[in-house]
Amino acid sequence: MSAKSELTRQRIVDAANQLFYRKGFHRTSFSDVVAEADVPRGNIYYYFRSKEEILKAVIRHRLETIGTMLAEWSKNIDRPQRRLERFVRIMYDSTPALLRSGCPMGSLAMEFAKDDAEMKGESKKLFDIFQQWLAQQFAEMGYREEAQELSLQLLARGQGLIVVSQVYQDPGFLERGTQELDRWIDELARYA
Amino acid sequence: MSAKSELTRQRIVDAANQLFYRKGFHRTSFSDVVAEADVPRGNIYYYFRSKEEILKAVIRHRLETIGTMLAEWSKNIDRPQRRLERFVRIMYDSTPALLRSGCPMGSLAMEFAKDDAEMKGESKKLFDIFQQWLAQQFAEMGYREEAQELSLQLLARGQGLIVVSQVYQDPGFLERGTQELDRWIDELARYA
DNA sequence: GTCTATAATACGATAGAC
DNA sequence: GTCTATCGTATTATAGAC
Repeated sequence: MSAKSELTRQRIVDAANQLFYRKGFHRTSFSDVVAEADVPRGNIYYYFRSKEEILKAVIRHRLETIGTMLAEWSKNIDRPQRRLERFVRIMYDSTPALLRSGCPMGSLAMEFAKDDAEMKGESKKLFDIFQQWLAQQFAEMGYREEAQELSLQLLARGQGLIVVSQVYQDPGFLERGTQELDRWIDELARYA
Repeated sequence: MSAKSELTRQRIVDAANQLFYRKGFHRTSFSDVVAEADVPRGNIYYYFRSKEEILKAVIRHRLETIGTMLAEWSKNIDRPQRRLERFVRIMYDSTPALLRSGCPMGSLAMEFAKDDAEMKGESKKLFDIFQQWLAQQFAEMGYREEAQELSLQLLARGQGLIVVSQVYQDPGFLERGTQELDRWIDELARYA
């Protein structure tokens, strides 16, 4: 595989990544992807065998990005409470994108949750990587047995905030919700 | 419009209602609908001008059903706290459907939230009817100014529970989540 | 009014020239 | 390896027979 080849492949993945988020997987056509990536029409099949293969590459790409981000947080933020608050803050910081296109992993999961078994498993990986990292933080905080449950609760609260904020196009609700999550984390840290 | 005509129309709406929930709007084709409703192929266009018109009819139908249900709850359940708990219980009672196909209004809203402005407004109506009814209960409980916010919070918590329960196919998480919501409502009732 | 046959289009995917 | 031309299919939608 040549260097140019690798670059083109990356351009396709980047374009698909954006489009799948903004428009959803099913509403994004090959024409959309090749136009955005500036790649000739049928050329995509040299790099990917099918649309689903592109999605798998997009998910791998997102997992790498998220993994790097979480590792960086683990390394540079010393207390688990602050790490959890960092997670909450990324929701607040992403307000415009969340109001426009929803949660990148939540909306993808919803799109495949209905019936597609294989892709349901793929999109679940995005939840898993956050779930495990969050559980790790709660465990370090002292909640050894409850860590998994608390992690799922935090994810659920975040998902709910994003959905309602998006439906009502209300950035204030998202802001107040994340503040409430910080208070919840603070209480958990206090009584650990 | 004849009586038979009206019946056929209703069969189409019922079939589409189920399919849009189970498979999603975009993944449901006319072929699916006419097969389920047992109506001849192109005949649908006598009743509806487009697929979107069918969706609007489906939403109207759901709004009527929900409206009737909420009115019944308002009439037969005397305390606002019990009414809110009734709302929470319908989530728990719907566990199998929610794990399979997600929230009927949440998943529909997500499907259109990405770009379709008109349909986004339509699906928002499903949130509105619950939101207003829930706010009414919180207001009767004594939370006059906070009623709207509490109503949105309850909706958000419910949406989050459903998304995470579905992704992890975990009925236990949904059950514990609804129990926690009951406790939350109970506290609010106590300190009202 | 009811239904069949079919148009028109957009899509994912392929074949084969260079 | 890269790209163009095109296929087959599924979809929404219509035209027109009865």
